[in-house]
Amino acid sequence: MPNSVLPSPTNPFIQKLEHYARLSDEDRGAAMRLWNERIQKFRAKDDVVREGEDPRFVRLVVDGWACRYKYLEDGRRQVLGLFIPGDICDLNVFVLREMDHFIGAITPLTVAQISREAFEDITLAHPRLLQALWWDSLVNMAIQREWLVNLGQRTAFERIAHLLCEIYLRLRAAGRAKGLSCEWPLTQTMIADITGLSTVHVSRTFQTVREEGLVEIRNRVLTIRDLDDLKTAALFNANYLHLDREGRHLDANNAA
Amino acid sequence: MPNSVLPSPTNPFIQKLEHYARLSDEDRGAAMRLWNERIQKFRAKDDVVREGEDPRFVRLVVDGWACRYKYLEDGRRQVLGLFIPGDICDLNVFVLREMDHFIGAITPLTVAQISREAFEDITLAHPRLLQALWWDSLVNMAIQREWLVNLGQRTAFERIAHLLCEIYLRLRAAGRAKGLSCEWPLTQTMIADITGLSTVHVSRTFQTVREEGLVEIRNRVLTIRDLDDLKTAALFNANYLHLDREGRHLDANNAA
DNA sequence: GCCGCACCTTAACATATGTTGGCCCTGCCG
DNA sequence: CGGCAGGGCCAACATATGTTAAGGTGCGGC
Repeated sequence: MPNSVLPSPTNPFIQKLEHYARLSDEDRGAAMRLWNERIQKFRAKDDVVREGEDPRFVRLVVDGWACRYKYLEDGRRQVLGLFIPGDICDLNVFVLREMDHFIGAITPLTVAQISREAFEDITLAHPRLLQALWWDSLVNMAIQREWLVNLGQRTAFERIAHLLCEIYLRLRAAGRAKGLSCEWPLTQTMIADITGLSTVHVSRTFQTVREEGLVEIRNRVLTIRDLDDLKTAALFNANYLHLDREGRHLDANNAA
Repeated sequence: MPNSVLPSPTNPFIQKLEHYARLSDEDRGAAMRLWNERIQKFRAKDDVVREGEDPRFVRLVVDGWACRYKYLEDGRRQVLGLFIPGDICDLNVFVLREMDHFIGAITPLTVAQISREAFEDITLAHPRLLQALWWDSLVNMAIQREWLVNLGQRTAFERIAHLLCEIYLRLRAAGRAKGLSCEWPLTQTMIADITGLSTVHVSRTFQTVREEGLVEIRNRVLTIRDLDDLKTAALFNANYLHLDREGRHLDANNAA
């Protein structure tokens, strides 16, 4: 994977949380302690957690992409959510006794595996950090809701445009975009499982997205031509990402 | 609405939570304090909270049905979730500054409006209750995920069968089913907005669900012929409802 | 007692998306 | 070096679902 467009030695976890709350140096230190908890590595396509397992840890994506997914009995698969670096999987999972879905690595993946105790120790001492984590958790729920709108109401074209837009903005919020470009490791099969379309139709539709000059993909790197055009095509409204702590509105257009 | 199949003077909120944790009498008392917080009433189709508003309260559905929903700019509407009596809307909403969707009444609706302070006072003193509320919150997220599978992978027929199945089981868990029957206030327009189908297709498909003898609807009351048949038709797997506190498995078939 | 509206149904037709099967590339592995 | 697997593309065809438009029913309000 070409690293040229993956800039910023800055930490995506902290970078993202700063959108949600003003963190003190202490808060950042606490966040780094979470970040550095027991590290696990996975190969692409390996499962991080499997359906039926007892979820004993909170996990934080340090590097690489992962996803939640679920099968129907007859093999149909639906991807339920994406995790990019800095994303955290379910603050409170340990309350439940059993996973009802899988979490799998999309690319080679590094995660921090945080025990309930460590998580509580760290966050109890840093309410501001905890609040940011809650905010993040609520944003993830909002993203899931937006995906419902995607599947229920948007056309294939809009779904794909919307996905491109969302991923770009999420990566950018984590400091992992460069101008209007970002990494793009998703195969069309993946996109199909995310958008509920067949791979053939994803291929067709993705082509017209490119032909309309909205985006370009080269070497697993996505480049957006004009963010506003893409948003319009996707009927994209960024409010659900809640990237606007305390009324400080991000200017979605000063990307470059 | 005919009350003949709405039995049980028991409290749906507590009844549901008992699936998640063993509550003491004190816990139940605390739950009742939530239940009796400032009561609000709405007419069918009124909005409880609107997009853009600052969410200052946790709300608990005391009676009637409500839903979360969202519009696309051009008017397409997607229902994101249903609330039935005993359901609570987002434990932590107040962390965010702005609603990104609507909550609206489907039927005449009674909700308890709980301030952040009241909520924290009550739950801090009753960790067992709080844990049950967390469980419930995670179940709601799981339901949302299952809806994603619905929209992404299931056919129209399966979607509708799945919805019937889920609603029945949720109502039953709240003590609001009688045998294989439960209230059914949803219009086909609603079902269309839930399932991402057109009303015409809902009409067609719902008919074949009935013609296959899976369910019957009369006077806004749903009756399931054979729950296992319905589950099979829907590719329904109840694990996502997590109604199995401590390994005590509900027998899904002893409904009557 | 009738009007009107919300809800459901039907039919004919339009179209977005799925399916099958084949081909071509590239990178990896033996 | 050759072959194989994963990924993407393409064309022909099949079908699930959407659209439009119309008519029916039942219920609440005047």
